[in-house]
Amino acid sequence: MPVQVIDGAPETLLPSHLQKVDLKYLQWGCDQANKYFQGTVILSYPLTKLVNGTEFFKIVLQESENSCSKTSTINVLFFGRLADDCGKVVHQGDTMVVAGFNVAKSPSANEDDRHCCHLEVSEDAGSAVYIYTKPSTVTASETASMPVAPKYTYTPLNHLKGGTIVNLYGAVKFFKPPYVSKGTDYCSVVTIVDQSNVKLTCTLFNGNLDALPKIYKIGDIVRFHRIKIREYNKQMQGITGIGFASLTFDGTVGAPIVPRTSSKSYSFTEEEQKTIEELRTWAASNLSVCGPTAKLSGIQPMLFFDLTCQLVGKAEVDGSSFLLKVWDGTKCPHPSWKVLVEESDLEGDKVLIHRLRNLIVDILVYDNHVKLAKSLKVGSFLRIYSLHTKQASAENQPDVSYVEFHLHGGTCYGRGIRVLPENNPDVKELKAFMDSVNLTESQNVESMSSMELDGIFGNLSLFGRYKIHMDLLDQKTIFTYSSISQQKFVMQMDVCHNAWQEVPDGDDFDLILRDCAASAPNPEVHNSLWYDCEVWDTENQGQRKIAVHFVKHDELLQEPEDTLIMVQGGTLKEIRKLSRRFKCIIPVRSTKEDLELLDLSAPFLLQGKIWHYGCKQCSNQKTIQSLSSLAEEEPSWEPTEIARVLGIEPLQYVFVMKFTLDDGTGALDAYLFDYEKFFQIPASEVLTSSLLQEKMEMIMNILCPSGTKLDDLPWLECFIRSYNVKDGMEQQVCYQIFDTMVAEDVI
DNA sequence: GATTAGGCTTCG
Repeated sequence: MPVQVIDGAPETLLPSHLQKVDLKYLQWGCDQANKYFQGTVILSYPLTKLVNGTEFFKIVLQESENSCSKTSTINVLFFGRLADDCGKVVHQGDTMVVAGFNVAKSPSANEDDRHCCHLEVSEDAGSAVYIYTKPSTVTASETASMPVAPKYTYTPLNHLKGGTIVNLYGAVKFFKPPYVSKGTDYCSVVTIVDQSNVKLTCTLFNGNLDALPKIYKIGDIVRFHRIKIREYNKQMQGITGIGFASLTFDGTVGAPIVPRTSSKSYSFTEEEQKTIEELRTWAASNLSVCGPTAKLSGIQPMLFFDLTCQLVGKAEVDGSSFLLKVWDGTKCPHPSWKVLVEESDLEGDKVLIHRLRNLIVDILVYDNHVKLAKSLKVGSFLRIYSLHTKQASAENQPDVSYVEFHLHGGTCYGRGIRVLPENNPDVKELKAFMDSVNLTESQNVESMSSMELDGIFGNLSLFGRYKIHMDLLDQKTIFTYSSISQQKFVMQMDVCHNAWQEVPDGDDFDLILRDCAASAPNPEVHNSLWYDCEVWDTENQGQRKIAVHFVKHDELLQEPEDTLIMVQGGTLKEIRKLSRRFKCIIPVRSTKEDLELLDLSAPFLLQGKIWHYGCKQCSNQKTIQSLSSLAEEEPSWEPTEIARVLGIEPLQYVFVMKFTLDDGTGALDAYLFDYEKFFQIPASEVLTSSLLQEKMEMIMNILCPSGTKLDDLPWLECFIRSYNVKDGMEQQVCYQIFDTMVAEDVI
């Protein structure tokens, strides 16, 4: 029989005249009549027929481990009946001896990295084939008639030799989840270790993500078939080659042994189950498997950690960064940043994102991770490896800190993202937990702290920081400085209603004053215990009289610069003149019994150039007599104190500016509200000071020079936060510039 | 059809 299947050790039953040949001595043209070659079947191709009808079968044999030759694999071609016979009984892992072969140049040596010659085996050449199978429960007849899982030999990691193709088992000590390489494939780097305590780092490539091992955590067990071993930096390295295949198993001791693989057919024997169990047990005590995983609720002390979460939204930020909105059912104990994106750029269920807003964290992923992040499906479960949490605080509020989440570029420490399947035990646990989360509870907590943070911006729901370079784009959309004199961009804020009111025009005040002057002052109220009155007549102005009431302290008049006067019948011009001399002026009119304040459309108090207004809705005005209580004390005539005793809710001057910002990817309107800090220009004084108006004009010209193209505009670095505005039933997101310090770049 | 990466944290 030219083909013998032997159930025993190699080399038994071999004719004694045969001599073993090493691949390194194998040459084309030498006489091989009394030589035999022995190797392990590492690959076999389907039995086929040549064009002339001859049966053809090809296998790859690998020389024994003791071989020192660099190339240790050789193609063996079977022709005719031998091809048929061998093709039916040979399987991977078998040891094969071939004798009486022809040696020919291998046409594929350059491509397959194998020996430069191949062996041709046929009856015509007088060849004999001995196949040594390992002891098996499968009988010989079954072997011949039905497909049987091939036998594989697995090389312990301390027995690896360069230039070989081997099958391996190992526990995962380190891994990089598949990432997009700079070439055409996905790449995954996996370091495994076995009971020999020898490590092997494998670099695995494949154009198909699924073909790479599905490793989810350190400690997982892998089985690699047909991995190439070679030397790199004086160390053994594993690399994918033709026919590479892998299985991955959960490394938890006692967990079900279910292989993760993309292969439709793979061998798996009871013996291999045992191998996995042994490796699991070994790894449990010899491998540090507790990775730095965390829940969002416990992130504080960790700088880098692995997060298992669900993706609820995603958005492109710019070319090198991408936003992932995720949650894991727990609440991050610190305020976390919210990354600013256009709502139209955000992919995901908006209603869900809103509902989960207090549990969602924003993660920015950078560079090489962007491509993969883009491909993620909203709703999928992810494990994000080596996520970086960074504590940050606003420049002007060091006590208000928040957390930023970054997945930096590169793959150091296995940094990356992996989609977990729905049946993954960690995902199942996460889902169950998410289902049990009481959203109402977390929302209440948030709304309380949010109110505190919001202060006067009561509707602010998103708090965070985003640093962005933008151009001031369209001068027209900025409330131009020329409009300062038109009082358009300085508003008054009604604190009790959170509403804006336009500052009344000076002419309105003049009209009110003229109206009051039409009725003569009542002499009955000219003097009282706490003020003295002087009345002046006017020239050529009919009956108009001006009454000035000087408020006394301790029954004495004070210096004019410390004095509060109440004026009746004066014109705007006269009041302005008086306000230069006296500390405070309260415009009044007289009734039959007393003096009283004017309508709140007019300022209730003038202090130098600042006119103080009160809110018509919130104020609960008291009599002018209430002022006497202030006059009794050492009066400093603070506007807030005056407003308080008169029952007036004061309005506050605020700059409201709309900036159109552009960062090259798009434009955004952001508002700036400011009281005093806008380049040290007080909102309350700018209306009445031409000096401050000039200063404002200059600043605006620097920020946004007129007639300049977008490219030439200066960059502005600023913090922006979003807040919700409710207009009836409609919710709108607006953006606000805050905590921003503008400095000129020195290049 | 070769190349990719070849472990060892942070620009944002």
